[in-house]
Amino acid sequence: MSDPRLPFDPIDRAGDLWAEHFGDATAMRLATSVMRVQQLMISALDAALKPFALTFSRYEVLVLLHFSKSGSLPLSKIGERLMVHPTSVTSAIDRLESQGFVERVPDQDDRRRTLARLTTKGRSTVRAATEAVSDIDFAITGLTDRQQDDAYQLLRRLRRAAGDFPS
Amino acid sequence: MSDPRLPFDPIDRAGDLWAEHFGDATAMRLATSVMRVQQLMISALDAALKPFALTFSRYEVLVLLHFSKSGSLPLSKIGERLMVHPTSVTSAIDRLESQGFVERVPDQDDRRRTLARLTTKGRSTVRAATEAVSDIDFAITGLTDRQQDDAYQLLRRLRRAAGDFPS
DNA sequence: CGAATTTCAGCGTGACTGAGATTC
DNA sequence: CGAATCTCAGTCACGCTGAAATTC
Repeated sequence: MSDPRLPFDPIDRAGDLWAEHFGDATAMRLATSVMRVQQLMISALDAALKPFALTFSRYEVLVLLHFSKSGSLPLSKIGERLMVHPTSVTSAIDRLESQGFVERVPDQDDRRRTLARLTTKGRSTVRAATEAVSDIDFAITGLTDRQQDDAYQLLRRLRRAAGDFPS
Repeated sequence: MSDPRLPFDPIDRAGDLWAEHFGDATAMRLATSVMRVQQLMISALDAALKPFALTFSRYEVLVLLHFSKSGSLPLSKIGERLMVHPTSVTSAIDRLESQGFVERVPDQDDRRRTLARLTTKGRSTVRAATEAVSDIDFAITGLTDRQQDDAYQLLRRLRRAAGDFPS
């Protein structure tokens, strides 16, 4: 692959073909764009986080812990907030623990629970990683603040209609 | 998990916490939303395609072939258009071939190439699958056509700035 | 010769199912 | 008791790297 880029926008092109063969392409164009933008973002974010040996999903866990007063949360709460599967939380914490960024602590109040707690190393790493992520503006380019907020509001409307959160 | 949904929007909440701890959350809110919407879409689309034993990415391959005059394309062209890695195309075609939706045909004009050609079964399947996908409006809900197009244009601006296609 | 095309082996990540142990 | 929480084993999909074979 010397340069895989095409001389045209493949999504525009796909939309035209869709309209020609199947009819209205409005939803198809938006759906395809969301997929593609997500891909671009993840790859930019993962690249920015590579020096810290973090993926974006593990970085999200560290940020969530950093936000909590005590720097610790039950694994179940992490899964809820990040909307990921319980077993995925276990494996993310496994990894972060082996990297020395978090440690597992038994929960005194409810002994079914395990808390993940940010270590000192974890806390300084999440700060440095956040700088790296902020430096690339969260992989968002080409949009004014106003346009970013417009896009956010539109996607939020979509999420609400999809039942992502209560109205 | 009886009902994993929270009584608030986790992205709004994360944005507020981000603003409080790290500063401006505009880009962070948009980036997180894109990730989440992509998740919601993929899971709705995969569910709609399950009766046809297709994932969304394999469905995209069939659609692309359906759009071509001869119903066949070199694997490299498929990778270009769908913006996926060559080895991913190979494995997608492997799978589609074992399902009887496409077959591999040597390219006469350039014998380095292999063509993936839609079978009769593949062609009728892509038509039926497209109906299913259209029935759920490509997993897009809650937005007017105008809003869908607005969102598309905003994301397109972002893609252009990211170098996704030439200006 | 270098470049393009496809395939294969292997690795890392992540999402899931199903089961079990513990505790509320 | 049922329900919640966490863990483990195993499966599957997908994206990538690196290397090989073939052909242009």
